[in-house]
Amino acid sequence: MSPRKQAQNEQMRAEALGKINGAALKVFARYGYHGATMKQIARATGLSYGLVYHYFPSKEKVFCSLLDFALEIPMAALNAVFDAPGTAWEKIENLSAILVGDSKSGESSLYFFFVLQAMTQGKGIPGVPGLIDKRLTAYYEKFIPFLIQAQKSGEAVKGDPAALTAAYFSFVQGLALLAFQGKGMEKKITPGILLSVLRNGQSRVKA
Amino acid sequence: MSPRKQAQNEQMRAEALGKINGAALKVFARYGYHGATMKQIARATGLSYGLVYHYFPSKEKVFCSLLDFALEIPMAALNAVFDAPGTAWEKIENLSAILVGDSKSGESSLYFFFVLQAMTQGKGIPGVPGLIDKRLTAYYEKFIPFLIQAQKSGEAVKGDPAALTAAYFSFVQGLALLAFQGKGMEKKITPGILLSVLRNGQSRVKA
DNA sequence: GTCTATACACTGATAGAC
DNA sequence: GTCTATCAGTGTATAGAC
Repeated sequence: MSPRKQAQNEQMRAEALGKINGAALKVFARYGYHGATMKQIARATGLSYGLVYHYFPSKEKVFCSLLDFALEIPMAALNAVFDAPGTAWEKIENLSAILVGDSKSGESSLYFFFVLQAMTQGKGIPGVPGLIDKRLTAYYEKFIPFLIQAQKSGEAVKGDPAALTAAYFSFVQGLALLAFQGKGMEKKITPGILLSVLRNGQSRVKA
Repeated sequence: MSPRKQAQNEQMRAEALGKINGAALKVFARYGYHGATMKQIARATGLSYGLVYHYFPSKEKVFCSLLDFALEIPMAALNAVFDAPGTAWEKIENLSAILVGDSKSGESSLYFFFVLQAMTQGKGIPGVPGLIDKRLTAYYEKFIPFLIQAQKSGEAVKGDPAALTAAYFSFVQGLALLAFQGKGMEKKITPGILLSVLRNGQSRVKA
């Protein structure tokens, strides 16, 4: 095999994988794991049915591979925000802006909703609960220390940090659901609404 | 047909319907519409497979009938709370306590989660989106006037009432999802956390 | 009303030609 | 790598005995 051909093959492979993942995202997000069919996914790629199975051994693998990628997105946001300079509360403000924005906009919102599908239906699919648990725990562990810091500075509300964190991320998922309803209501949701769950109402507020 | 027999039949009918709905709730909530099978539901009732089809013409009807009932529960809470005496804000406080409680406790939380399944997967199921839209609109219409009133009294935060209402109910659904994760995190969620979305942080707070 | 057995369609996955 | 054709298994719904 010449290097030329190898490079070509790799590119084709990458293209095909990209198409499949993109199609799977749309179909799984809309119909859920059991509601989606490999036929639908194949049709959405434009490629043939059998070719999908050339790249993925099973429907389950397509789903889990995509889920792994989708769960990475909020983690990337968490890392980006919390590793940047600023106070703990400012970081939480920035995160809220990103999460609310992502839950509304085109592709990110699809990923968010796909994760929601995985969480609601995933208990019957091998590998899915484990993936979700692992990632969710990672979100929490990254988030909580900064929340505690913001509580100490008086900007975040008092209360069990773990409970507040769980509520915060649950809210984000609720907003993803709202966005998927497609009534346009999500456009009016501001980061401030999400932040209100954590904000200390008794403190002085900026003008 | 003697009245005696008729009464007996009606009771049997009611019993069977109750069993089917109860079983369907558990199975649909756990596996979603497409993930659940009529075989599972039949087994969970203890009745035979064919008998389920004696009472319901299709899987879709079982689902929609149950969904209609499930969507009634929050509406009943809304009516109970808002038709009772008290200020608008007190009513919203009471509602929050009920919703948070229901999202945690046994059977109500199953219904909440079943509705979540219907919302995530329902777009492919005839009749489901219509049912959900109708009810959700009813929730909003009942809720918004009281929120506006609470905004005027200064207890609720300023902002688009429709957006705040959408956020509020989205949060409730997020909490239902949290409860279904079964990590026990939901036990630490208080009505106050839900209320914080609507509470005016700039106003004086009770001691 | 209640059950078992079956028809029919569809889906996930594979085989094998090109 | 790409495709079509096919298999085996499963799911909804129905038929018909009791």
